Amino acid sequence: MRLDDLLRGSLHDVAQGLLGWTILRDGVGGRIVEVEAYAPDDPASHAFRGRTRRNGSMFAAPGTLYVYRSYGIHWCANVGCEPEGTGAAVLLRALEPTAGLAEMRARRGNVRDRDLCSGPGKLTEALGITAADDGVRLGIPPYVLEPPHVAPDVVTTPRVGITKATDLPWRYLIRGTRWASRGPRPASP
DNA sequence: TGGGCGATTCGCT
DNA sequence: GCGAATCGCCCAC
Repeated sequence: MRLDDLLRGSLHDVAQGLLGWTILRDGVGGRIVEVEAYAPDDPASHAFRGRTRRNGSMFAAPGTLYVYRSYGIHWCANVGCEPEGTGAAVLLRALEPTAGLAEMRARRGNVRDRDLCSGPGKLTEALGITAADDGVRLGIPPYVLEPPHVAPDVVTTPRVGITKATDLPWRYLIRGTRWASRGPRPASP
């Protein structure tokens, strides 16, 4: 599967389809194990109230990175999806670190390896993603995405940390992963 | 034009 | 388990 083909799919297909892919920024990164989908008509989405200065890159071409400041402290990274111009996006929530571990440890400070990328704010810090990456296109340097050899089993749960549309089961994880963020864990196999 | 709040994380209890 | 840190957006005044 090529990245462009994956990104051509609908929001939830892209969200689930991103699981197992390896995302690298300047060679540092890992396997995507947890994501959440945010739809255009979704009250929990930043795109719900239309385009603003902050969320402009949500409305760009599929595969565009939308990076925003969370709680004034952390950066969170989303992948823009089809249909282009609607604000549909997938939030990257956790990675299994596979490349550039030393770099990630240096950026993340004194944390256990399983906490290097186990959260949306953690993985951006580990990969060095900041506002400067907002609007950047995935799949071209410094961002490389590698597909999984085998599509992973997917577990679905409600999304984490939001106050609106909390019932929608739009969080997707690789079944059995130990690299997910806090919050509801996937059911045991 | 300003107060409240959020797709979070970490340290201390 | 709870609360602080901290900034831009949103909506009400």
